Amino acid sequence: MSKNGTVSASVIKRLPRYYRFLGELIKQGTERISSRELAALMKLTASQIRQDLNCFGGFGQQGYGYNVEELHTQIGRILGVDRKFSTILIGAGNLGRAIASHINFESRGCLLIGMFDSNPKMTGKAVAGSTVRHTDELEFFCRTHKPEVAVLCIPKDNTQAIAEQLVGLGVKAFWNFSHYDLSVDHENIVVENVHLGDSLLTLTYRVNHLLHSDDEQEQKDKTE
Amino acid sequence: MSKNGTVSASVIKRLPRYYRFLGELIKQGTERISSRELAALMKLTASQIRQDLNCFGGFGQQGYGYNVEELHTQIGRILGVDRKFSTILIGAGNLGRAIASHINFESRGCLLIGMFDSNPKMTGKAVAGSTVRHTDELEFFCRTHKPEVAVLCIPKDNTQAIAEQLVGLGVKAFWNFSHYDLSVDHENIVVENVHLGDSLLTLTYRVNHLLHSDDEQEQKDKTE
DNA sequence: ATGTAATTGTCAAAAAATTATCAGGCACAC
DNA sequence: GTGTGCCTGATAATTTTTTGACAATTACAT
Repeated sequence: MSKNGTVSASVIKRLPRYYRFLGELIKQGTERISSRELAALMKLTASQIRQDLNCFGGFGQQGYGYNVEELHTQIGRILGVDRKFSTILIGAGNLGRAIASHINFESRGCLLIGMFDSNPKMTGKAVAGSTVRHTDELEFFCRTHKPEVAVLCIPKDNTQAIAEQLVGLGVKAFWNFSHYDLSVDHENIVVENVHLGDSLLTLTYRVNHLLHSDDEQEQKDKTE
Repeated sequence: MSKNGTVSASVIKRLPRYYRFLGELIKQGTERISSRELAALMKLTASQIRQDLNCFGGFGQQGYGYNVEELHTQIGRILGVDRKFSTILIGAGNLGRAIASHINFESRGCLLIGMFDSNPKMTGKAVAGSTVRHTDELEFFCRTHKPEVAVLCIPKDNTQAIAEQLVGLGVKAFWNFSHYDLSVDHENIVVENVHLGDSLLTLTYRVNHLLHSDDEQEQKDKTE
């Protein structure tokens, strides 16, 4: 369905945002929109939107623009929201539980079918509609349910080992929240490292440099 | 201190990762490292590392490489980890509490001095060393403590209004976790939108397309 | 001391991403 | 139906980012 086998990562990264904005437009009852209007809304250029969408096909119509609902559906298909990848979450600590309850996995093509934690005190607790199992059960569970996606909310020291184990059990993709850059040697394994700390640091950088932005001549000791 | 007033966003985004890897190297007792070695470790090119670092100054030495500890310190200074921006967190739900306890704010130049929630049931609860206050106290608290950074873990409907209020109270930067693209008109306001859902969607996309990767000719109905 | 191997910082080249431009085509008014 | 204005898709131009190349410099062994 794609025009060209390879779509650049930059484009892919923008797709979810398009999808989100289009969803909002539907809620607001907007039927059609031009690339110019959408660009104004999303603070992009119309050119970029048209170019991005044309990586996947011509969804618009000259003199009309894009049908919001159709475009939303198409991007959804491209992203794979209609899929239901079986997903497990490892590490039911603060972060793991928050992710489980805060993220709507289903609307993003994933189905959370199990949560695991090595702490026996967690075992049996109900979180976001499922019950936390002990990691001892992980292997059996995977052999039975064949999850394709794993969310990792575990300390960095265990991450690599657990990931390798899960690859052995057929897991194809990792959404990794541990403070560790996971990289799996095996081919055809997808890894999405989320580094919230890095995100905060870039914020800090920007706040830091905003203050001395235009006048950047050693005006120190004033704020320290 | 910077060689050139403007450093591109691409470079800034990589700085925290350099900082992280250098911190690990220090832990492991590595004293010096060449761009080539660091590149191998981080899966980058040596050229890129040298070019990135040279945006800020020449931290290396020919024939020797970079002193790990010094480089770590320098990048830390550039990022601003020595700063202690007063930070508040709004929304002590699942996600807010997880962020508060999971992220080490101090090591990233921020100091979490208060948490707020509109739900009276949350008020008084202790999270990550501080006590959750009711949002009624927010204004008074801000006038007293002058926080510069706000972490937003609130529903998307309130986000824009709360942000505007906080800007009025002197907040300069937002780390926004609500499912909403916050953008503040005022100049000199920093916004870092974190969209975990978007991150998951790109994972879904990649898993989805990994399966039909090289052979992408309409082999449908097989997996559906 | 001297030579060799290693490594940076810088500049140039290449690649990638973004933006501008425009012909062609469609919607819509009349 | 016809004309006008709008909008897409495609292509070209521009900008940005990444990679490659190399002279200059340093460490280190002998």
